[in-house]
Amino acid sequence: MISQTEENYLKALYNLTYLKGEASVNEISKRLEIKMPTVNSMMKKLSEKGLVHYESYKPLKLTEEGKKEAALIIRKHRLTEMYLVEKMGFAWDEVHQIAEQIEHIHSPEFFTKMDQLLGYPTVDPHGSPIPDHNGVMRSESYIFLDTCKTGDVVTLMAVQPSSKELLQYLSAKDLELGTTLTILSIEPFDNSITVSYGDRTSAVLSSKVTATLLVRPIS
Amino acid sequence: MISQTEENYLKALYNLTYLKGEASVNEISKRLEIKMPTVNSMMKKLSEKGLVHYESYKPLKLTEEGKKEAALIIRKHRLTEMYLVEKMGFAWDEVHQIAEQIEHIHSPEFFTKMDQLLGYPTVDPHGSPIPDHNGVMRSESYIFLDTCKTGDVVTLMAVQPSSKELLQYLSAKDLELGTTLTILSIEPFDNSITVSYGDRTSAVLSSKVTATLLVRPIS
DNA sequence: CTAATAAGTTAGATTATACTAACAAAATAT
DNA sequence: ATATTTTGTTAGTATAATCTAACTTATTAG
Repeated sequence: MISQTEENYLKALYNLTYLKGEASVNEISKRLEIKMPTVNSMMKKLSEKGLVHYESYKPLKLTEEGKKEAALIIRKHRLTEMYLVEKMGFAWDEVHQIAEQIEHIHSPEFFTKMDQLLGYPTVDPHGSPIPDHNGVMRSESYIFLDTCKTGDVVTLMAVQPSSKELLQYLSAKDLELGTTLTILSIEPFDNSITVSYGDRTSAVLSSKVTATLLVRPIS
Repeated sequence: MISQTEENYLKALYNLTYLKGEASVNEISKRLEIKMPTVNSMMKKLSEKGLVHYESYKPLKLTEEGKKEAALIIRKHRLTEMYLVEKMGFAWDEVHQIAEQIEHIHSPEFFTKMDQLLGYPTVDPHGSPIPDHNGVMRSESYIFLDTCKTGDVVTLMAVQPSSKELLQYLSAKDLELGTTLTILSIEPFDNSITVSYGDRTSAVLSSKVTATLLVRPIS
């Protein structure tokens, strides 16, 4: 049995690791607003339960089982958000807090019914994919930046595969997850892409970089 | 702040006291399947919070505030049951477990929305009244047995006012809350009522008794 | 009315989840 | 390359909610 508290840690770890495959005690601590020693001991506990790979001083990863459990919680969260908006008439900015609570309800039938009433959606209206009932996240809703066309407007969602060097490179360019990019041009010779975002009116990204950036088209 | 656990104790106490105004540690212990010492210390805690009247070795009662809090939880439970049946297509026997969980969601907007979508119901399809948003239970859905007609079929819901003697009398006749009674005849002379229920094909209840029994008509 | 039974209480232990203080390791900056 | 800062860990404490064992009070049955 996984407690509500444990579920929150799994979800946090899932979301934090989605981009780079691993996360730190410190990151979880900040996200959940829980002190590091508490996070630390919870990670050991989840490790005993086979949900997290934990080794002293090393980055945290979810096990396959942990990933599945986390994805199923996120599935419940996103289905709930969809339901609240589509069937109950809530605005998108009102539903998160409610979904944070309903995601912990234990009732497969309840969420199956929601899914059915919603017509088996695969993405929520923000474009975030809804994992299926086996916890498998369709990643098709995110595409690699090197498959986009001139004029596309996209949001940076994930980096895959990830490396410290790449993350430092992106960080130096002020490219963060969630950044919206406009594709200004694509150089046919080497497939480098010129984009604008934030304060940058023009930045060139090599194909080596664009092949690792997962983005979600806007609109 | 009232914890989910505390809410469950309040609800149990509310339901147990609904008929006779008070309940015992033992009754709560049985209903919640929690040992008596645990119930005892929780009652002290709820007493400190002003929700329960607790005195050693005396019966338990809810304070006005405790009654209101409990009624609001029951409101959330019954609205949820209604919603699950009316709007999501669940059968009545499937909704209790789900409602037991959703009743603890903290979100006035969520339940207000449900209420609105259901058209502000005042009783659930079992005939149980739904307390209003101030925790006031309309008790009109229960009537005294002495106001019924020959041929009525009713369920015994509460006893008001209650006394030890009356409860012993009812107990001796195997008359419990929830018992379904069929009214066979009414004697005009003294208003005594002959009923059948369970294994008893015929039992006579005096008007003194029938004037204290609150019942819910079936159908 | 007393003896037996049931109900209520107290004391102390246990588990889950959080914390602070203190120390250790790793990363960073000069 | 070392000093400083950040991150991670350990140890010990706190609170909520549960339990068992032992004792007390109240109720019930002869």
